Amino acid sequence: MAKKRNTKTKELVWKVMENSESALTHDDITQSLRGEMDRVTIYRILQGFEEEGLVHKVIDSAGKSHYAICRHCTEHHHHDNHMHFQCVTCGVVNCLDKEVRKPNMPEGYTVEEINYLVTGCCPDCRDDKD
Amino acid sequence: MAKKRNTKTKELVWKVMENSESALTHDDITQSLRGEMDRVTIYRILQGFEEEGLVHKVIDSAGKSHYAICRHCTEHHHHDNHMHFQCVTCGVVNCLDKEVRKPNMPEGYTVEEINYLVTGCCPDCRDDKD
DNA sequence: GTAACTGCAAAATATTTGCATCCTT
DNA sequence: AAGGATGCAAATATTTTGCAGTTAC
Repeated sequence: MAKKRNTKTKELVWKVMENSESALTHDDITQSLRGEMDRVTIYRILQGFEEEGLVHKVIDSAGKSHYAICRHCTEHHHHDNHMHFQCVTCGVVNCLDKEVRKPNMPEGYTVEEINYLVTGCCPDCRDDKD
Repeated sequence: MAKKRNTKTKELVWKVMENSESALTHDDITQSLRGEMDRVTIYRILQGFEEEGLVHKVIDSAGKSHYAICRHCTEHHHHDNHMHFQCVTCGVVNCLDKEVRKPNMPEGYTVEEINYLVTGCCPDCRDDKD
């Protein structure tokens, strides 16, 4: 694919992600930008960001994609092998700046990526229960 | 929900899963049982099996669900915290009978489940490349 | 000016729900 | 006989594709 361009719509999507602590779904972003741009465009922008290595895609425990800016990645070290967390109560997904060690695999297997998702209860939701 | 019943359709789905080394998608099962039963029934059976704790659901790197019989689980120890593997070439998903240690979480988080998926190349596909 | 980007419409997929009928218990 | 299970139709949800018009470079 040829060089990508900087557009107003991409800026808007980027800003939404930049202002979020957590990883956002396509739907989260669509709602944040209520009416400001087409759903399809958002699909394409997210896909583009991922191809460029600007964002990570995290699959949650229900199979939905959440996107987050790669804050802890450098250009040389992009592999998405850090832990992610999803709260079973509020559903929020975020990145736990913590790397996963490469596991010892059985004979004959090679490792490319590691997806590590912990589900549980986040501090905010625990507080709500007190 | 009330007690579940044993039916011919459930038997069929179970046998397909029992005869498979890997975790199967809804579509894999539908194709194995080509025409023998309705797609919707298979959705419901898989969902039922999962609720009963008879099968695990593994979400792959594309967000698709793969189901596998819990071979390594006892009744008391069902939590799905063992490693899974998906081959990037053939797409097969299987369970690497190996448990994941509970990670040290930041203050305030509780852990319920761990989903650990390694992607890479399986022995069969590596052989094909030789 | 060229090629990427966008928005709208529509197609393709995937999953769920309603309901009449069937079958296990 | 009662209530869960099934099959069919249809609704809902999600993502992708095609294409004409727009815009960044």
